[in-house]
Amino acid sequence: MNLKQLSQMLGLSQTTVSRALNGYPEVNRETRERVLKAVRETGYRPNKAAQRLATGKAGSIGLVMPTSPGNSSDVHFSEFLTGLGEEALRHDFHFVLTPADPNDEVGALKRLAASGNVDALFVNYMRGHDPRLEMLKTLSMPFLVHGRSIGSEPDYPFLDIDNEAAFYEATKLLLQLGHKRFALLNGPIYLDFAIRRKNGVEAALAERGLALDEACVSHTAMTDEQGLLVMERILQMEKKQRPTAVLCSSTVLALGAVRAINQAKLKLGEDISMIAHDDVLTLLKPENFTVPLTTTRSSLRSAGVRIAERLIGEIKRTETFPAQELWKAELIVRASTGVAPAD
Amino acid sequence: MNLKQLSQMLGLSQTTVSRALNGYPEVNRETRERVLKAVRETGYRPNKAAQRLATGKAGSIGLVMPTSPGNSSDVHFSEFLTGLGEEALRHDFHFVLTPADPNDEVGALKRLAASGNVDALFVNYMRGHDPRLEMLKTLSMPFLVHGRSIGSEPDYPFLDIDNEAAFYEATKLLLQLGHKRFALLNGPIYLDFAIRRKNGVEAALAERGLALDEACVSHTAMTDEQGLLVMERILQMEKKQRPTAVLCSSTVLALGAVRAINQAKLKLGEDISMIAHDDVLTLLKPENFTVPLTTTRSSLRSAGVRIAERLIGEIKRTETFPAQELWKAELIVRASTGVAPAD
DNA sequence: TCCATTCCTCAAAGCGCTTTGACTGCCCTC
DNA sequence: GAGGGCAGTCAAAGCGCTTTGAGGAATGGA
Repeated sequence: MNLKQLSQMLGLSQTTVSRALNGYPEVNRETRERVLKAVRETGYRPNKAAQRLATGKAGSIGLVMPTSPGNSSDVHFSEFLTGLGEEALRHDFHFVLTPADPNDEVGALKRLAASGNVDALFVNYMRGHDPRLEMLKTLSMPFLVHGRSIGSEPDYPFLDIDNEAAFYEATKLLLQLGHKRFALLNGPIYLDFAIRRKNGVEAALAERGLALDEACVSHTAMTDEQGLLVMERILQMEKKQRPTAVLCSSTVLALGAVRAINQAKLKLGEDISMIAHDDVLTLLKPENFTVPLTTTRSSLRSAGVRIAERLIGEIKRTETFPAQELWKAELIVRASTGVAPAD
Repeated sequence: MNLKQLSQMLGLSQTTVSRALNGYPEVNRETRERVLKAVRETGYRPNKAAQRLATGKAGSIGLVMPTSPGNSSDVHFSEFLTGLGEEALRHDFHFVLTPADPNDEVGALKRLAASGNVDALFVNYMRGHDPRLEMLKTLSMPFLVHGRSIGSEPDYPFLDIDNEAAFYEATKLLLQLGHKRFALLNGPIYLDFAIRRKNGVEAALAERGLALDEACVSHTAMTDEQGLLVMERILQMEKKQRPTAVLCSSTVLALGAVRAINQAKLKLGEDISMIAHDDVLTLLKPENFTVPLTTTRSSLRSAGVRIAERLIGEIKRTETFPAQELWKAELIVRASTGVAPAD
């Protein structure tokens, strides 16, 4: 069933039917109702490809889906996607997901934009001086960045959390509790958030004249497996030098790290304190850990909702948003942080 | 840059350029190379919407993305999506994701099909007597089901794992180890796989004249939280009646259940044995549990790859596949299963 | 020399929609 | 009764591509 058939059925022109459907004012109320009724009865749906061709708008947002084999950011990605989806549903938008070779994300993005399949682009997992930014700026298509790219001129629209402040505050709390030796289980060093979180930790330490021991810093994929391995390695250090405070970039890393701590028969919150960043994953709640985890919290899902909201608003040109948003993470104290043990 | 401009630039007709691009034989080799070179230089990409309109093919697969608030199947969903993406990438396909109100999945599917945005549909999280099946059959569009729908005529193309056999085998192993009282931490009862798994357990028990105590069966969302809660409840039973063997429908449930067991100071593999179904989630490996978990294993990601392969093959009409595939899960024995404790 | 054949190229139609600009009644005003 | 304004409708063009059916040039055989 297409417009032509529908309009013939109704004895109207395609123009009138189209206008009736799209809410133009110059259509008689009676006529409009007649059209709407017919649509309901026939189940007619406008062909999106044709609509897209005619209007240049497709009602869709383009995502490049990271697909490195073994890429395990997927819990975080999917949590975020859920948020995006929630909002998109309200506006009858959908997503076009292009899986991309991780070495060719710029290319994938370009192809997606040129395909005419999407109205706006979205990127995340930002790196330092991310090459995608330059490319996005040359495109005349709305885009939004989740995160930021350190080393690039901050002249692009983004939504990010204040990673530096979050880890600064977390470190400061641990310092106040008397901790002097710190470990940081971080995400891959090329990722912007990892760089900023490390900066935050170092800034807080520097205020006390302390420095982060590089031997106690890891940059790995954010899996529980890596968390376990790294923590095991760190726990093998001599007790006098071993960190008493651990910062984790994700509750997933923390999951593994806690297991290592348990296996070493150490007590979380007594022998070792831990603060993890909590993306509010449905799967993994810090309050459900055997020893509930102190966290810096910021919901990835809410970020998804907000990003969809902004992107869709921009496509519809209904609203103007502040181009750049920086969310504060909350520091939530639970049992995994305690006074530093006496040496 | 569009076809018209490109062909003018080259002094050729649109037809010739289009043919050169799409590999038609009647184009002079020289001409074709000239065209290809120009494409490379200008970065020309055919407009997908136009292509779609002209050919009726879009190079995309439609997914309905489950988005119930608090839906926590997302780890599993995302693992699967990764597999789909991996294969789609090889064929330059993409996905159109429509977020759907969980009460209107049929509607969302219908809209997606009618939108002309997709060449094939895919559905999962099948329920008993799933209403989506009837709808899909009326559509003249290839589709593939992940899972099956008990209670519906099995005359549709699907890929499923043999859930019943997997849980039958797992139960049998536990029976051989002397266990007599079983618990089952299952997914939502309306889901097909949950029904079949329960059937599998009951079939094995029935062979020994045993029955599953309904008080020891749970049907919950597959989160670690639920796993914890249910297991805590079960462990409060009087010791004489308390199950010594636990089957979990997911390693995620097992994660919570194990925590409950630890908190109760019970030893996994000694006081209580456990077998979980392992979807091979990147996040959660059963071998990394403090006591490595015995599992029935079947990779969700591989299923994704295979499904994309079949769907794309069908769209391109290059290959015909067996319409229905049933994969066997492997039973992998680790330390979480041991001889039943003496009463 | 002419025609048949092969190889390459082209103009034009069509996919299903939106949108422009024109048209038809009709009512109102002067 | 002529002219203007308005509400409602329409035919046709255009979005960027593929594909059909036809045409032109070169080659070879009769």
